Amino acid sequence: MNATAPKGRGRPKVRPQALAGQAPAAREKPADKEQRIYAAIVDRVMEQRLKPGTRLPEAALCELFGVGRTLVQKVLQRLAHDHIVELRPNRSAIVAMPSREDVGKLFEARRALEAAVLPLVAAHASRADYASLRRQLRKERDAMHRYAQTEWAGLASAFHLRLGELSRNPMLHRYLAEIISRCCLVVALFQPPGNATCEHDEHGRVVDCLEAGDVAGAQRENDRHLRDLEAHLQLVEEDTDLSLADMLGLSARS
Amino acid sequence: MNATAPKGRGRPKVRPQALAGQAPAAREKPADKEQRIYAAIVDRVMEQRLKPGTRLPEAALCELFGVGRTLVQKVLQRLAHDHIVELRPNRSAIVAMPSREDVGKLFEARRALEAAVLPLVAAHASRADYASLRRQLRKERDAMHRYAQTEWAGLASAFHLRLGELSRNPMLHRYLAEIISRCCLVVALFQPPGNATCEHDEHGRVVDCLEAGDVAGAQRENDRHLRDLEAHLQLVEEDTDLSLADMLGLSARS
DNA sequence: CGGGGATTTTTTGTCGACAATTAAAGGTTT
DNA sequence: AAACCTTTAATTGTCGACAAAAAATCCCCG
Repeated sequence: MNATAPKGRGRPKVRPQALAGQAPAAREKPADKEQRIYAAIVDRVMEQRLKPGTRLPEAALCELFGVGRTLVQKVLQRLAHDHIVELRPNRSAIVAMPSREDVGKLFEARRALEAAVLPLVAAHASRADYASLRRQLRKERDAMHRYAQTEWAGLASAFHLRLGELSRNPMLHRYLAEIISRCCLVVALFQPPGNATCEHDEHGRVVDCLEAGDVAGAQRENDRHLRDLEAHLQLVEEDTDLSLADMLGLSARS
Repeated sequence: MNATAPKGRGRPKVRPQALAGQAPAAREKPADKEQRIYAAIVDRVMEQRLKPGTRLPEAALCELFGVGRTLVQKVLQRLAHDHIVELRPNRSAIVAMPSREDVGKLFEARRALEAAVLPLVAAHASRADYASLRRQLRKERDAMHRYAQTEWAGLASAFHLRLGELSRNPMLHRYLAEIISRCCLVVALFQPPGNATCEHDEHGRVVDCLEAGDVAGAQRENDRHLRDLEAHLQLVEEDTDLSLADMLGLSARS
C-alpha cells in the first residue's frame, strides 16, 4: 500500500507511486488537462501498474497532476462510468475490482462485440491498416520475449482496441474499449504475473483471416482466442486463491 | 423556448417546462436523488417531452429538483456520458442533438447489439417474461390507437430496452439502453410527430420467433425492423428540412 | 495479547462566493 | 429594416472553507 511512512497518531496519506512524475503542463485547456489525467490513469491500469483495489484519493491526484479537486472529481466520475474506477460514498475511489460474476458476463459481451466489429473491420481496413496491425504484433512479440509484463499487457490489449478503431463505428469502438479495459482488470486480478494472456499466434491468425476477406474465419479464431483466455483464467483461478489474498493485502475491500 | 417572460434588459432565465413539478423528496440519500433526477430527464427525453437542443441550465435544475449544483453537475456529466445531453464549455447543457453522420453509425451499432442480445434472450427468457412482453405490446398498441405520441414513443423504445434486460448481460443491456436513447433523439429530431416509429406487428413477430426458439428468425425480423426504421428516417428527412428549422427555432445551436 | 475506545488525521461531499464567459434585450447607426 | 454596439443578467467553472465520514494509530483494560 502506497501510504506514507507511519509517523504517529492519525491516518497516513495515500499516494499511488505508479502515478508519480506527472508534470503539469503550463497553460493547458481544462479539457486537455482532463483528458491527460484520464489517459494517464487508464494507461497505468491497462499496463497493470495500477492494480485493482489501489486507492486514488482526490488530494493525491490534485498534487500529482497539479490540478484542483473539481477537475479530479470529474475525471474520477468519468473513470467510474467506464468501470475503470469504483466510487464509494465518503470513501476514496479505488481502481475497480471485478467480481467473479462479472467475468463471464464481460467475456460474453466481449465476444459479441468483437464478433460485431470484425465484419466492419474487414469492410473498412486498408492495406496500410493491416501493415500497421502487423507492426503492432511484432512489438507485442518483442515485449513478450523481454518479459516486460506491463508493456506487453498494454500491447496485447491494444491489438483488440485497434480492431475497435478499425470498425469505424465510434459507439462499438467505445464499448469495446470499455470491455477490454475491464478485462484487463480481470486479468490483473485473477492471473499471476508472467502468464501469457494473449499469445502472438492468435492475433496473427485473426489478422490473416481478415486480410484474406474471411470474416467468418476471423470471427471463429477470435472467438476461440477469447474463450481460451477466459478458460485460462478459470483454470488459474483455483491455484491463485492464496496469492489472491496476498495480492489484495488484508482487506483492500473491507 | 422556455425562457421567462421578457422583463427588460438582460438575459432571460431558461426554465424547461417539461421538467416542472419535480417535488423534492424529504430525507433522501444523495445517490437516490441523483438517480431520480437522472431518470426524470431520461424519461422525458425518451417520451420526446424534452426535445433535442433544449437547454438545461444548472440553476434551473437546482430549483426544479431542489438540490445543489454539485449534484446537478454530476447528473449532467452522467447524462453526457450516456450521450443524452451535450455539455459545452461555458455554455448550458442541452439535450443532445445527433448529427446526420451519427444516424447510420447508431443504427449499425444497434443492429449489432440487438443481434447479439437476441440469442441470450432466447436462452434466458421464461414463459412469464414472454407474457410480460406481450402485455407490453398491448399497451404499446393501445397508446398508438390513442395517438398518445409521447407515451407511445416511450413504450416503443421500452420493448427494445426490455430485450436488453432479458439478455441478463448487464454490459450489453447498458450499451443497448444508451443506443436506444440516442435513437430516440434521432427520431425526435428527424421525424415529425405523428409518424409511426415502431409498428406493432414488427415487435410481435420478433417475440413470436423468440418464443418459438427461432433465434435466426428473430434476428432477421428485428434486423429488418431496424433497417425499416432507419430507411423511414431517411425518406422523411428530405421532407422535413423546413419543419426541422421550425423545430429548432432560430438557432438552438449558434 | 487482543479488543475496544479515544485521538488524530485524511478524505469526501457540499456550499457559497467570485470571476469569466455567454446570451438576450434595448438602443444607435447605416 | 438590418447590423452593430452597449447594457444587463444568466450561467458556468473554480476555489476555499467547513462539516461529516472514514481510516489509522495509540493507549488502556481485562
